[in-house]
Order: sequence, then C-alpha cells, then structure tokens
Amino acid sequence: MPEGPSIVILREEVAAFTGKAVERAEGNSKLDKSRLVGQTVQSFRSWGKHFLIELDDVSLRIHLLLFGSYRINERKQSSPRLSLGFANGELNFYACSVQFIEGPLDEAYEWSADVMGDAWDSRAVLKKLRARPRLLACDALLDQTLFSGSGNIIKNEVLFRTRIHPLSLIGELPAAKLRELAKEVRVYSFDFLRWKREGKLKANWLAHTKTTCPRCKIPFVKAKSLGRSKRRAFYCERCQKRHGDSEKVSVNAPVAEE
DNA sequence: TGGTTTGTTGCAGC
DNA sequence: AGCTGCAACAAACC
Repeated sequence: MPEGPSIVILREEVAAFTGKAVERAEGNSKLDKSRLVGQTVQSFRSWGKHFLIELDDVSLRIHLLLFGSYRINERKQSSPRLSLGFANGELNFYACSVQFIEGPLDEAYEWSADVMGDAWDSRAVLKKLRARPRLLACDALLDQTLFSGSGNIIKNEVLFRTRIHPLSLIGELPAAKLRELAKEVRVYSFDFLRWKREGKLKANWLAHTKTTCPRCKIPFVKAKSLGRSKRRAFYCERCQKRHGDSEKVSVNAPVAEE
C-alpha cells in the first residue's frame, strides 16, 4: 500500500466525501472520536505517505505504515482503527496510525519536500542534501524530510535508474548526478503512480526484488539491511557506481556530519 | 507452506 | 545522554 503514489490514489478514491459532514466516527483508535462528529471535510490532502483529512477545527493524519489498509463503502472482518460515516457512504481504515493535527496544515508540513506534490521543489532538497555530505544515498532516499513519499521500492528503482550505488556518499556525488537523483525521484514516483493505476507496477520493476541486472545481466546484490535505515536493497555492483567510500571513517575525525 | 515486507514509533536496555 | 534493537501493527505476496 504505502508509498507516496498509493496515497495519491487513496486521495482520489475518497473525493466523493469532500464537503460532507462526519455523521458517525468510531473505531479502536484511542483518539477522542466524538470530536469529529458534525465536522465537515474541507479537503483531503496528502504529504508523502501521510493521508490528511482537513476538518473544520482539526485535521486527521492517517499513516498506513506497512500493513495498513482501507475500504470505501465496504468493511473488512477485522475491526477498524477509524470508521467515518457520511450521508453518502463510509470510509474505514485498518491497522494504521491516526493522529490529530491542530492548526493549519500549511504550517504543519514542509510542502516542498512532498515528492508527489504541486509545491515540490528540487532546489530545496538539493540544498538540504549538500548540507549532509556523509549521508548514504540509500538513506537519503528513505528520509521523509528530504523525499517525502519515497519508500523502499522507489529507493531501489531510482538508484538503479540513475546508476548510483546505494552506499555512495551524497557529498561525493558530482553536482549533475545529485541533480539527476533529485529529479528522478519525482519522475519515477509518477511512473509508479501510472503503473499502479494500470496494475502494472511490479511488471515494471527493474531492480526491486530482482535477481539479475537487466542491463549487464550479472546477478544483483541482494542486501538484507543496508545503511542506517537497514532496509533491503537490490543493486548491480557493475553498473551502479559507488561515489566515495563510506567505509573510510577516521577514528580521530570529528563526529561525521551527515 | 510460511517467512518476508512498499514503515514508523516508542520503549527497554545498555 | 544518546545509541540500538526490538515489538507492535496484522495481511498480501512469492
């Protein structure tokens, strides 16, 4: 479910509830759900993997994490974390994180970091990346403050497309390569969105879960837990160039600034 | 068949 | 104090 493009799809699927009042709010979330009843949906928004329901005096932030799911005008057997009833149907969320966000959403998030968003600004992320030269490429692509909405699939695919080895140091990438990286995260995320809608997401993976490099045909490296983020990685040692050596860390050096 | 995972948080222990 | 590793969530997928 849960990388940024999947949340864009969710946002579109619930559009019929925009402007409708919450008539019923229940579920096993510990939040005070009674507060929601009577409030009107001002908008459905998303910031990366965060699905946002903007109501009259508060917003809801729903994060599907790894196992979360939702149903529109349907119910699963398991009990919902949050179920919202409207005059024209209902929206049910399962196994997710639900939080209130007080105050305007425009102040709660840095919108330029949302890879799928209209306010995406690659210059802003490049500035942040330049400030963290010791950061590994594989960790940069999972850092939601840099690339909000990018997840492990997007990480593996973007590193393969740009031919960047996941253990490259951000500070060692040539300027043009860094710009290419920032640009490709957004380009691939929209490819992901289109392929997911068409039901062809997996069919278009070049690296994620693959065993052989489609370019040079040698076996991919399958790493179980790479980088600080300790997530699995699929990459080609031959055609993904390793910029800098992340192993070279002097014991006496000052604490590495990422 | 059953181990793995498109993710994040909080907490225990060190 | 600040880190690391684990549990929790709970279901589709290979």
